[in-house]
Amino acid sequence: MRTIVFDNIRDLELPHVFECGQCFRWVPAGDGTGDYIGAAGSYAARVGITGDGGTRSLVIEATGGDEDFWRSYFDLDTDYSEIKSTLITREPLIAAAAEYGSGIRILNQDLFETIISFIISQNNNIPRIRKNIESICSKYGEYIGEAFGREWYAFPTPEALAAAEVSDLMDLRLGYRAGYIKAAGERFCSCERPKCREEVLEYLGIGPKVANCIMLFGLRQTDAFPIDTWVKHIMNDMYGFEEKDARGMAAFAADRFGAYAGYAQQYLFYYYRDRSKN
DNA sequence: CGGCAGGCGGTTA
DNA sequence: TAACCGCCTGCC
Repeated sequence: MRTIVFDNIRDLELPHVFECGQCFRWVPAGDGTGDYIGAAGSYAARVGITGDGGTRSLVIEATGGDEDFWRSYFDLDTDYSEIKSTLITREPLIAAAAEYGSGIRILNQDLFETIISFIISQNNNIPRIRKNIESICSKYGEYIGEAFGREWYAFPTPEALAAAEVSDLMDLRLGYRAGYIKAAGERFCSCERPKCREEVLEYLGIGPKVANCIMLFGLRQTDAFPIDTWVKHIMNDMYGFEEKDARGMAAFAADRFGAYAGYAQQYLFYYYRDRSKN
């Protein structure tokens, strides 16, 4: 176990980061501290924010991963103030959303973990996605150890999922995605890592929406603009697009948000979905 | 019970 | 190439 501290933290709020829909393995520590516990790849961690306004620090207690790993994971070298001000200048209607989710950061997640997680996410809901991912981790992931009051498993390797039996995956309640998951493990083992959207789309069970999530969360292509049912509602609500007009929405995002479209999507998604909960 | 949840693959016209 | 349908599952 190690403790890593990053000082002078700005534009980072843990609930925004972990509940904007980009990741599925982090949950509130549940002890009133505001900390979160979770896993990234092969490491489990507890993370918290200390200090106030001017001197906030990100404190990470982790089973592994060096300072560079966690700096990259939390995207600490990116200037989100600049991103938000640029987006608001180019599209004033996004200001409320960028303010509401002002502490969102796009995590630098492992590519294979992102592929599997977003294959699971299709036609699915978040509680079940989380449950499915924990299931495959505890069955196919390497045991990490006990920490923060529970046991942890690494995200499964491509080899482990390639070797899985589809019937066993079905037993984990993965439904029709079971075959996609095994096939993705096989493909990731036997081919070069996918580098572009076209190559990501070659995976069975990955269509336009999931591919854009993988581009954004797994390959750091910040111009990717995933259009899910929520974004369709948002784009209809804000700009009057027909909900089936995903092409029009994508063109609008590319034109208006450009290289920052992925950030815009996260602000909008978090703002609308969170508000609709009440 | 039908509808839906951060879609996709396959078929049809 | 657009429109439609079925799909594992769990929850409402």
